[in-house]
Amino acid sequence: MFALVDCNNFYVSCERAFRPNLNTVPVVVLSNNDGCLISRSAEAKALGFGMGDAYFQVRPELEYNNVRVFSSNYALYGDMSRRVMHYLASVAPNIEIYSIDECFLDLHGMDRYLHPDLVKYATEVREQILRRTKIPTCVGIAPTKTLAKLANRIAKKIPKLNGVCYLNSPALIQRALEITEVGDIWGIGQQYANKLREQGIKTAAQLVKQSENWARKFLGGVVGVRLLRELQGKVCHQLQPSEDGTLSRQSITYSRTFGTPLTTFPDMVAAVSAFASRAAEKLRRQGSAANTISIFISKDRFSVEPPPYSFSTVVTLPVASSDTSELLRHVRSALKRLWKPGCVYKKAGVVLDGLEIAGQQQLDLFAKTNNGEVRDRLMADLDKLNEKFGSGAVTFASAFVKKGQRPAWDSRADFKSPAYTTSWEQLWTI
DNA sequence: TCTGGGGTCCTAGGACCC
DNA sequence: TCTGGGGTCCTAGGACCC
Repeated sequence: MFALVDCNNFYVSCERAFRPNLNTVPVVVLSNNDGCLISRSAEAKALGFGMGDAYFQVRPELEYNNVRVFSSNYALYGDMSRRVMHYLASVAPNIEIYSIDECFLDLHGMDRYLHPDLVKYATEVREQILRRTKIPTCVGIAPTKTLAKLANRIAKKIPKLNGVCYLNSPALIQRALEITEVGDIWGIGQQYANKLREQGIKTAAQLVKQSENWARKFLGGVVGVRLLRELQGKVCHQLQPSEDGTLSRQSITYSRTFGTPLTTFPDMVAAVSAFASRAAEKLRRQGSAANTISIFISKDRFSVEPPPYSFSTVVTLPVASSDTSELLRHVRSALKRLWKPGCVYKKAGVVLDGLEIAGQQQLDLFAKTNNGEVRDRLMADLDKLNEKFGSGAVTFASAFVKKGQRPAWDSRADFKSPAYTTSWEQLWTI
């Protein structure tokens, strides 16, 4: 058995955790750069505001309905997420942190020994999370991850279930499949949903009756076959335990839309250098080194100009590295290749790929000097200083921004809540 | 007229997820 | 004026090798 614990409207719930007066009013949280709506309270959903709506388009209606608006505050959400996950790690033998607000629990054998009544167990878990973090959740329990996802949706939808849906019999699973539309199945997106509906397949119950060859043909090969089997209750996706409560990534991206579009080369170098520095910090935090660094810069993707809007280049490093100065060298030369004078750029980013465990790289026999240790110490000190005095306290010259000044490329964030839980200066006071 | 075949590695792109 | 960001997995096809 798997359980999926999913936080309800997570970002909104994080904002509400510190402002109980928001509990009964409509609330939304915006994406980076205050671009679109990415989290909505039940009241905001009821008013018709959709996931991904452009803020500037729905702003009049938001104001008219007195909806409370927040810029996203990832320091807060990340910290709240850690608290939830930390608690979950204490109530199940293995957990998989699937995203910032979702976690799979391994309940294998649990119903036979520790918790014969899994609904009771899940209810207690929900109550504890709410009590400890003020975050409401729903729990879906089923024989496979895909069915646990489906159960979770049902727990959210049907109020009388009190936030817990346990699919513990073939009859219940069948019923669940019947009331689930294909587009709501985990792994069926817009493209496949349209294709399925064209073939007259509207519900999960209809989908589950198809053959594996059919799934192979119409749902992306082996991916589709697995999806079908999981719906039939056959486990294809094992739990991938998250050791020590953190996620180790195979690639690391840092990209941003600029608050103000950039038109000069030095501004672009400063922006992308800052992004690369942040990406390198993330890289070192998870103890990895990168084999390739990609740099991209983008024009306005909504303009009437024909594509392409985005231009990128990939640099393969001679030896995997996590050294900011090494990465920054490549940033400058890559940007020289990509930059076209006279263009207006709205976004840029850096992707670190081909990650491996730092310190395991093959020695570069042809390196002129072996100053790797000195470099490692420098990076460790840099990270410590930035942790102590705030991100960006110590930077490389190319990414330098004068204290107190907002860089030209900074994202917009006009409605940001304080870092209640991660900054002494911004502690919530009563 | 026929003009190997099978393997590996890499990359770009498509589909999905939250 | 304004329309996010960060991931995963899989497949097809090209380059290269023997």
